[in-house]
Amino acid sequence: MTSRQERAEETEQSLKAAARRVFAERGYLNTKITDITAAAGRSAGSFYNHFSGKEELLRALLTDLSAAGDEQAGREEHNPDFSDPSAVRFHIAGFWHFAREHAPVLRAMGQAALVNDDFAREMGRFGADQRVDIADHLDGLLAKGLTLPGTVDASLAMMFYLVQAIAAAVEDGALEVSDAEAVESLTRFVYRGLTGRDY
Amino acid sequence: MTSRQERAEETEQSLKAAARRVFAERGYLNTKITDITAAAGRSAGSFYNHFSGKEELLRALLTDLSAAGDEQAGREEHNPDFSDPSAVRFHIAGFWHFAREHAPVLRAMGQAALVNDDFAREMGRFGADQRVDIADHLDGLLAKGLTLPGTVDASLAMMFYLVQAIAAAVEDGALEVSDAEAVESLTRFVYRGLTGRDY
DNA sequence: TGTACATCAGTGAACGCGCGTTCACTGATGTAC
DNA sequence: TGTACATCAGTGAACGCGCGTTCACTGATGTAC
Repeated sequence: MTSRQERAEETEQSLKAAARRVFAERGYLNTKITDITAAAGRSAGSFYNHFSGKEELLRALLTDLSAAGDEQAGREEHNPDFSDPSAVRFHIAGFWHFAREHAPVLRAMGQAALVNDDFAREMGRFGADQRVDIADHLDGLLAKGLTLPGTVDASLAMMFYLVQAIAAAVEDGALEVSDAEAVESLTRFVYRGLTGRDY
Repeated sequence: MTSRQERAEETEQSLKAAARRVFAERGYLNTKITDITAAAGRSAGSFYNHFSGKEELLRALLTDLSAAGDEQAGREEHNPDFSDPSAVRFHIAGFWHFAREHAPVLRAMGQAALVNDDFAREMGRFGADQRVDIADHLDGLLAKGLTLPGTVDASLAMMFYLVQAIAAAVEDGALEVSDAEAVESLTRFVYRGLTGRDY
């Protein structure tokens, strides 16, 4: 004997989980509402008891994602001194595993952004937010007299877009490397690139 | 008095030019056949005298692109010694200007790849082809006793995906840098990243 | 505790919108004689 | 060179498919008394 509320909640979670699976398989844009409801074992009509459409469902997934991201970011004290390679590695590993773990939703957001300006803006903000948190780490390098490869903005962008692009390439099979190898290679590349030093 | 052939050819070129413009404005996926025909000043039906659909039109644009790419690649002898920063700069600048110049078609291909496996494969091959041409330049660094940040494959991938991602970011306004500044920053970052040296 | 009614989550067939695609038609170019 | 017919590029209204969305219905949970 389940209450109505429980039943509804269960269906909503089923739909979200099914959406993540189906988005991962065939991509957000190729997914029909009925693909999601079928994967969740519900009827087409039921969907609209929970979401006004595919976009609102994606927004719900993004809210979950932000929560996970905030949790990860505030998890522990980390070393902000990028002249130490292990500090660079720590940040890259964190970002890497986040990207890999949440690849389906991140990919879906990217696809939605192509078709919908709101999502494009939201994605832009998402990336910018991540970068501001790290900007002071690069200021620290300047303070130590090291020369960045470009402005702080450009250097940050290179670091983030690089990791993101490699994660995406691995995710869709265009590049074959283990997670550990990817983190090591990226760390060395980025550390050298940002500092001009080697280790 | 224009011949039929001339008339048809002119219409076909108009459609392709219009497609490039409209793809750049609102993206491949958001573009309707009638958007293209309207921009070209032709009727909807006329489109099908020339292309079986939007995908075939894109294929035609890609053929033009490949021609341009081959032309650029074989244009002149270049310095393959990546221990020389100017050789790295030369390659990055070439790739950068190609990406910027053909951004509409490249972006369209990327969008089509999300929705169509054939395009995804074609894009994968396109990237792989570009990379093999440079692979021996990295072998050259190894031969000089320098250590790459990862395997040749991974190092190549980092270099290419980085430039591509930054070009895309600049293209859609997420990052503001001049072309010259972008090439300089990328060159320094990549040179350092690949060689472990600075200049 | 029992009965009668209200409410709600879920169902799935049907509806209708948007857009790709077709097709009968037009007017101009090409061909045959 | 002229005439009659054939062919073709282009037109745009109409058609129809695919899919999102609705809605009358069902059966189960909640509420009132």
